[in-house]
Amino acid sequence: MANPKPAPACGCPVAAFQKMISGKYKLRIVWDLKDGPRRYGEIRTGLLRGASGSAEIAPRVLSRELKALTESGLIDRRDYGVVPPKVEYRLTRKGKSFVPVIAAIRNWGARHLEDNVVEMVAAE
Amino acid sequence: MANPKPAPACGCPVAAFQKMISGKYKLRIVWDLKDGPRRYGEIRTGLLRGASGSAEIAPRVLSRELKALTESGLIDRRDYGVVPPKVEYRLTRKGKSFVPVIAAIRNWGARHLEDNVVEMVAAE
DNA sequence: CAGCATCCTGCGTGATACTG
DNA sequence: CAGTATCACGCAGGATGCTG
Repeated sequence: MANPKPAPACGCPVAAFQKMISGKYKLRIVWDLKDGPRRYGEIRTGLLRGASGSAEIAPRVLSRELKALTESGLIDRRDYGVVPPKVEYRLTRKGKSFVPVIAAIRNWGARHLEDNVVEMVAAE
Repeated sequence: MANPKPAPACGCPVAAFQKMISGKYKLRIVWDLKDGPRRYGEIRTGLLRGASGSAEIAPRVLSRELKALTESGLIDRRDYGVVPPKVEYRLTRKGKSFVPVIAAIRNWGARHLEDNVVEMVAAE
């Protein structure tokens, strides 16, 4: 079954989009960052808040997603190089341009597939 | 968007959204269906077109995604109960309301996810 | 504090064969 | 034609422990 994959991505923007946001937290990270820069721990805490109960987020996972988002050009990593470590993540211009898309998703989702968060629509 | 309380106890529409469209073809299926009802084979063929020239789509996968979309209430399955079999899938009202969201995604993707599809924006 | 290294598991996906 | 049945595999994602 040695089948090489010469064509990684198709001409479909949707596929690229799906690949870009693949991962449990990517969309929420970008969304959380829309209000300004945040530190690693803040993002982590923010993700936990409202997540399914008390499940912790594996650092490995969060780290990977942040790295992927950085490589996608949606967010920017800023290391202050101090001790104790301080690292901030913020949206790039590209990332900011993506926020309205997430807003559209949230808006639609709040209307059509949420059973208890209708209030969120007005929230912003 | 001065949101003093951005803590919407995550019914998180985004998570639900991601779950709903999880799968390689779901978004594209809905998008393909926006022009009207299509048969199983047509959807399959349509997905192959532009699908990175990779192998065929496993019927099991497509079947599964169609079923999931149906259960999500985005599409509707219509079995004509004839021989040979004829089954059509079409967007529900909910599904139609979702099309603009995909359009937003495609639009953004075409602009920021440099592929070779800038033309597609105007095309569709 | 902000990660990285390692092991492990479930499921999404692919490939192939078969049926009503 | 429109699927279902089976087998196999890669990888996202969780859990722990360690480090600079």
